[in-house]
Amino acid sequence: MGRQPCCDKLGVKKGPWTAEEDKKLIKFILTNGPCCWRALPKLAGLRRCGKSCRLRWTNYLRPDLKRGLLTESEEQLVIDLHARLGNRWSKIASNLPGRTDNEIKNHWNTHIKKKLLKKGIDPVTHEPLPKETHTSETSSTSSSPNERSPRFENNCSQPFEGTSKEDSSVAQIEINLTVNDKPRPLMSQSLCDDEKLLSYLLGDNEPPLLDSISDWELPNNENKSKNSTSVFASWDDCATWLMDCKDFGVNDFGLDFLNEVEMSVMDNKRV
DNA sequence: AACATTGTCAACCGCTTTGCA
DNA sequence: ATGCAAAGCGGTTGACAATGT
Repeated sequence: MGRQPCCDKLGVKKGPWTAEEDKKLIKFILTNGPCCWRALPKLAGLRRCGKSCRLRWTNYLRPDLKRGLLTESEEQLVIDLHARLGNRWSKIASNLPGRTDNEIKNHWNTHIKKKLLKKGIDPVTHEPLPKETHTSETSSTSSSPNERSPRFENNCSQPFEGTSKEDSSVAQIEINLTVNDKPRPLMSQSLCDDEKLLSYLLGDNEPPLLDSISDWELPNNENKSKNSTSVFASWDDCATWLMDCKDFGVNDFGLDFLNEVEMSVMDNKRV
């Protein structure tokens, strides 16, 4: 028996997305919102698996995505969050607005891992590597999640969500941030100063940073009122614009501009 | 210039989690 | 409480680009 495949494999296209497919997906999601992934391909006229559509949207087409390499500060934040959360990329990504779990995972595997190894830090445990293993990646990078150090057994492999709130405290976090009884130098002090983030990590709150664009409710801004008429003549124009946008990165325009467009689009849709 | 090697990242696969009847 | 479907997640793969020889 086994579980049903997520989609009808017959006739389902795989591999890189074409511009035409992107356009269809963008158009559908702008009209209907990101929902019902399983039904979406049929409704949007795509010969793709719903999963594939969701991935394409969340990792590439979403208008709030930043493009390009992670900045120095983002990298530090990733390292710090990874030390606490382990390979929970989606959790890490939720604290970096405009970045996806896939992107962070890729960046970790291709850049950060190597940087840490160069510095003699085990990218899995975030502890100093034994001297003889500094030059060899195999000891640490090949380790599976099950081969984590005791530190991870105690901290990161036990999800924060599973920890009772009574047990969770800032003090506990601070203990976790020590190495060999010495406070580990915080890679991003600002992170620990951020009570909202700490609270979130402890499971008390919603993510403190940018809301998911899926809600399509970004903060108001002054510019928004400037132009309440539709920006695009048609959905095709809108989809084309979004596809152009992804090449630059929406942040090149500033999120304010995005809000204006999105609100206009949504307003237009309601009429 | 041609080939080999290495790096990057989009996309896929399969397992887990979540939500609902 | 249980079973199923859908969504989410993390590991892995493979195509392409960049770099080295």
